[in-house]
Amino acid sequence: MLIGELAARTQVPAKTIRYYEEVRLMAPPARAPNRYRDFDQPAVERLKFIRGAQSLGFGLGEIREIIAYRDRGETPCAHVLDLIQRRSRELVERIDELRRSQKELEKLARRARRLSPKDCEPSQICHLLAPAGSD
Amino acid sequence: MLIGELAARTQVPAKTIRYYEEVRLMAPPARAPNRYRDFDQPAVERLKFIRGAQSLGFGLGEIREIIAYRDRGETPCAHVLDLIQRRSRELVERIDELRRSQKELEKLARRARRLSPKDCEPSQICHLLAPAGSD
DNA sequence: CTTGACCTTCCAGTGTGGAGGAAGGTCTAG
DNA sequence: CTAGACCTTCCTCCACACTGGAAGGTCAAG
Repeated sequence: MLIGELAARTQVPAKTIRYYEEVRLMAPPARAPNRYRDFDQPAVERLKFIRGAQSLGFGLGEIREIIAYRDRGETPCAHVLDLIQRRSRELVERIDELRRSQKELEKLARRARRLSPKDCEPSQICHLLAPAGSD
Repeated sequence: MLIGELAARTQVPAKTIRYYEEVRLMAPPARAPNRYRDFDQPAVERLKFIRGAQSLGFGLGEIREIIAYRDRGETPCAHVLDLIQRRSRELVERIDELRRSQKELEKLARRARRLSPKDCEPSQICHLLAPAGSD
């Protein structure tokens, strides 16, 4: 199938598919006599795999690693499990960080609704974002 | 004070301070006769303000907006409150997204520990990351 | 007078994941 | 035969927030 059809089937832009090939995420496909790329069904699966892994937060580099295992004929499972667990732990930390920021923002918003602009002190840029005191 | 001292006081690299000036986050400071930058106390506050706002997830563009209000002599409070609330909502969404990803990863990890590499099907790149079925 | 620690400007590159566009080849329909 | 819808390669650029390095000026100590 041509790149446009693959793009339509997977919802991945043709430009992006060529890019994945360039960065060795997708194997170079067969070429028709007119040099058009001619993709097969596994290409569809691989592309879906890439987007799926991406949506789980894996970067293209990690995805390439996983695929490389498979391409060497090894089962990537142990490696993938490791990646999964690492990313899971990273996510937990990141979520915690964001939750703290979000709480801080809510605190600021409450403070902002209580105070009026008249309380602005010229010495500060904005009291709302001044180093937070107790609230 | 020289840029190095400002850097030491605020823990912001001198290079970054020059960068902030270049992108109009920091006002161009006075210059000594030798053309060295000569910062005053408000520069310290502004720099701390920038880093503080940054740690709350504001981008440099948003921070510049806030500062611009102040520099025009207006109280940025209403605008800032709006930004705070928007970012807070964004964060809630983002956190939810990440939490879903993280749950999905945990599910995959559980599955991985139950299955053995022998279960790998050659037709897939890695069954662990295949489109998830019921678990 | 030299050394070393500062400072200056300017130009270029980092990483991530692509997007945009030019110039040109190919295929199908009418 | 021509239009237009594909496809090809190649090159450049985007946001984001810096960071590195070259080449050179300045200043205080010894």
